[in-house]
Amino acid sequence: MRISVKCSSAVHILLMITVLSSYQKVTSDSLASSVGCNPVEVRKLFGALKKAGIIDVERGPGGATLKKEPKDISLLDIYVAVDPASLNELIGIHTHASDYCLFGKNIRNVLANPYAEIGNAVRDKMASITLEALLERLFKLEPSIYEHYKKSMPKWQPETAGLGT
Amino acid sequence: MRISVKCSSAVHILLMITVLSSYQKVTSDSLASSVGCNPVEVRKLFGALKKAGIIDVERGPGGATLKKEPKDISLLDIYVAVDPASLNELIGIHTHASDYCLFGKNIRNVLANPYAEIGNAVRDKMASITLEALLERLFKLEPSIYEHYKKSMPKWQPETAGLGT
DNA sequence: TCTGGATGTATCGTCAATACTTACATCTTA
DNA sequence: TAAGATGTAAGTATTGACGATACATCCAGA
Repeated sequence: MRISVKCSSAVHILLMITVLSSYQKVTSDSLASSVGCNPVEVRKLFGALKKAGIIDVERGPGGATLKKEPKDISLLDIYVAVDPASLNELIGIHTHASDYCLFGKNIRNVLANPYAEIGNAVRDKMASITLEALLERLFKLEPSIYEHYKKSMPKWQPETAGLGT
Repeated sequence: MRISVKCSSAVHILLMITVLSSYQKVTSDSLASSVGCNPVEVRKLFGALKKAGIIDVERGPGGATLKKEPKDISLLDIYVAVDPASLNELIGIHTHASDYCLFGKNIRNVLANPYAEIGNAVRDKMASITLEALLERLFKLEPSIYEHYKKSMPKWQPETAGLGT
């Protein structure tokens, strides 16, 4: 199973919340039109991210805000929040192996550890990528967003204020 | 997209070929009944593994044999052989992000490098796992297979002949 | 040379996962 | 109280992977 599209959508959403939430209301509708999905999907991601303590979502007037600093939010945090199950089954194992064959009976155990190691490699790498790093990449690609961000009393300035690094 | 079940099936097939092919014909039918899939699927895997130079498949009388030593076949080799595309798109990115939004326009580029790094982490880990290591795990779990293997003039003895390690 | 048994491959049907859509209850500010 | 937003539950549609069938192709052995 491919790692879900949810993760990318969640990053997209979090980037927008980080930059925009301090001076404009960020709602499921506005996010959905940028992400290109249904508002309901955004709301489901809201729920998952809120449960993980990554964002706050206002119920009545609407609008989401970041609850932690971008440097303290890793891609792993995001991924686990929106799709907790699938990292444990990153690589599929065929499910109908014969129990009457010595190979079929053991294949699952043979692969269990190696596959778990691969999963851990993904986890480690994801844990090393922070939302702040992604934000800086975005600023580099689109400096006007950084200007916007700078002018709008951002809660968290990225460390590399010059965009140079 | 999850990493395909094909990879696990291919490992299953290769283990059986490694142990059995020296003294009995290993056909798509016999493999399919152990793997629990359709013979056609096995033949497709045959084609992919053959193309990658990992096995030889006899056309007329049937039967597959290993073409390289188990220690020289990595999980990455197997994976790339049977599913070359999906490692490059391990993590899905939402495809309908708005081009009219500065965030939507750049999200794909923001994520490209980090995602590629994750893919490389998977590749590195897979490259470090050899068919020989998997074979030894199988022997440890099912010593009778090792006895079988030992008696049947195996082409390649695993280094840890005692199964102890 | 012919034939049995196996592979190579195209095509179609089925199934599960995923997302979209609609709908409505719930909540909070104005 | 009303407006606008979230929370959540169905039902529907779409996509991709796999299974099933069919048949052409190929090679050893009789």
